[in-house]
Amino acid sequence: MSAVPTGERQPAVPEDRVTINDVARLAGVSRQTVTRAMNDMSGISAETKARVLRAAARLEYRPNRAARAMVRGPGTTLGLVIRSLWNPFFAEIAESVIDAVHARQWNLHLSYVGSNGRDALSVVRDMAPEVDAIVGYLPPDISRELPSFTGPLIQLDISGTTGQDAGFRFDLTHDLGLVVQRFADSGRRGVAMIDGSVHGGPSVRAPIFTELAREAGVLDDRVGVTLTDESPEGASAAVREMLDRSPDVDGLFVFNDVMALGVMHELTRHGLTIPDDVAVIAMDGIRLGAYSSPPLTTVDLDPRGLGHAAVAAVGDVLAGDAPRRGRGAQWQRRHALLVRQSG
Amino acid sequence: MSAVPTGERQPAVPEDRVTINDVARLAGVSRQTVTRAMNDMSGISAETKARVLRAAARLEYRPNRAARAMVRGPGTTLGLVIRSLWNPFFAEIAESVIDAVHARQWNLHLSYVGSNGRDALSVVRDMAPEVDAIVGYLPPDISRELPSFTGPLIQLDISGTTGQDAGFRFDLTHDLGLVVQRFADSGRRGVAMIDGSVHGGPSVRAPIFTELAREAGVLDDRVGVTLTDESPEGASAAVREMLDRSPDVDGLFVFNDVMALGVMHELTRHGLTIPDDVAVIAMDGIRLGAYSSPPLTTVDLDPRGLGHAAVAAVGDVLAGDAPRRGRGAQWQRRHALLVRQSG
DNA sequence: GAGGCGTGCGTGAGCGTTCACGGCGATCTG
DNA sequence: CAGATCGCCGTGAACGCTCACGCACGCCTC
Repeated sequence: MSAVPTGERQPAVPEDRVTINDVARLAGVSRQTVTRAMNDMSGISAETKARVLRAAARLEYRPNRAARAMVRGPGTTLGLVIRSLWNPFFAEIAESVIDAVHARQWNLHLSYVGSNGRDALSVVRDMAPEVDAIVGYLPPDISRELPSFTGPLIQLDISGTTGQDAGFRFDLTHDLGLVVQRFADSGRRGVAMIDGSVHGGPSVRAPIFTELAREAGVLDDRVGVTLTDESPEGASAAVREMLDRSPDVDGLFVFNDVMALGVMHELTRHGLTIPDDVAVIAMDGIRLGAYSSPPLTTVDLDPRGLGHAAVAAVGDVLAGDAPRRGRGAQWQRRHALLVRQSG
Repeated sequence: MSAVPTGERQPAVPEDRVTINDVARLAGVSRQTVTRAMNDMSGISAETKARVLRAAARLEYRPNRAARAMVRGPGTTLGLVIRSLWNPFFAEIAESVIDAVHARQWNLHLSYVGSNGRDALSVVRDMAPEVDAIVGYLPPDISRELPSFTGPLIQLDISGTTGQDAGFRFDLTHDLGLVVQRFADSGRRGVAMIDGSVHGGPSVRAPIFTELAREAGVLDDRVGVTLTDESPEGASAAVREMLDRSPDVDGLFVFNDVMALGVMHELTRHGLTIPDDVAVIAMDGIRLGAYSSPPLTTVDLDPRGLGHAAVAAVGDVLAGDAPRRGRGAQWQRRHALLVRQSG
């Protein structure tokens, strides 16, 4: 018995694929001449080139990318894994990663973990054999689940974990300090938080925020943190539930911008005005936040900068200029508060 | 002199790449045994497998994707070109395309045309040699500029063009009829349009809308159509300009949802209430439209359905079940009005 | 008119991997 | 105990393309 793969395999190789030899034969030239014609190389006459291109078109010839990549060198492919694309925060990160990757002549594989019911591990497992490096929002220490993947793996947010993952660590004490300060400055005394569930559990932002808010004397201790889905729908529901429990909340810190949209929607529906009755501050800095009503006050996480930085980090690791794991591969970022009208 | 390429080339092939033979030598086995270990195949003992995997890890061996693809068959790669990702409409399309492509075990190349200053033609030119099919928002008859690309090319919106491009044609007379009807039913008499500039010029939606609106007697002829950037910023500016010219507009049809966000922002800033003073209706059906204030009335273009349909169409063409160009490769779509509070 | 040069084209080799097949001991079977 | 079977492993070939050469021919130069 011959060795067989355990899992099923690709649809096998098609019979009818047309190769460079077919084109050469039809055009009455050699392989090399076809190559010259297809790749705009010198050393070929105009007539011959035209004849070859005509033959190629007639056969619907498409050069085999794998064969070409093999001899030319494989290039670099980056894998990006984010949570949903419909959330503009991740979409903006994706945009900047696309830009940065294109500038380096790399390829990109994009996937997302979200409403499609796929979990991060299975997405990354599928992606790993196809890419040279991975960037994304992934569970801590995921590289332990991927022993066969030896390329660089960079987390877009490792705040809160103490592991050895490479990635970006947000200075939450600084960032959330700004938020708390803002609530205090505008005289709020009953601030609560709507948290978004990340890998099934609460976020790291919640305990840090509540501690800072309590210290500053602005926290509504009766309400505290409400945990819900990372979506406007979830946020709306959380607000309804919260308003039932405690009608006198006067400030809300929301996990992210799209959730804040759901929050403001729900507050308005209940006849509350923002920010007079309830101030709303969120985190992300999406472009559309400037056009909500009222415009959203938020921590500007600078998604475009984050994407660029991540690609640059991958480049450094690949070039051997940065360590692959551990403290030396963790970069801290601190952000500014984008003050608009909502809080 | 030997033939040389005209343009510059990839960074050439690196010297230090580690191949399957290096692993085999270190583990003291043959190529084939390394293959068996790496691909979880049968016909290998547990000890040997472990030894091989250890050797592979030590050398940081990564199988060459090109070589593998060459013998296994190349698979299918789809290219998707959209205008911006930060606009949730396109992002939602991208999500559904990712899902559909993943379900078929295809690969995806995603690129966008937008604020990065790249035009559609150059993006597609870069992409064409790397993919087997292209889906996107592209200028009419773009395939004429790509003689070397012989794969299927499917436009996500060919409304208005009369060419031979394959793609989806929106039944704008139907869809915009719904919008006009809605304005008429709510007693509007001074409706104008904020149009988004697509490939440098006005959209196809503008003339059809104005004609229908005029016929229904709801059009504000003094204002008509204001053309601007496809962005909330552009839309805000357009509203300012329009309000100067004619203060008694009572209904606004906006090119798309994100522009409508800018429009509503600006109207609110001018002290106008929506929909009492001005009704706003847009087109797209993004998820976040339900959470603006007021929630947005819009034509539901069903971005997820569109993405799935496009991938299915590519599959049909590739399988030979659908024509590649011409009338038979054009599919019509008509949509429903999603009535919320803004109009 | 012998040598040099440039243009246009073809031939062998090799990229790294997997597939088909074959070999060789050890175990099982009648 | 001869023959069949099974587990484990290795060897040639091939995938389609590009690169480095080399060859033939026409033209120019001295």
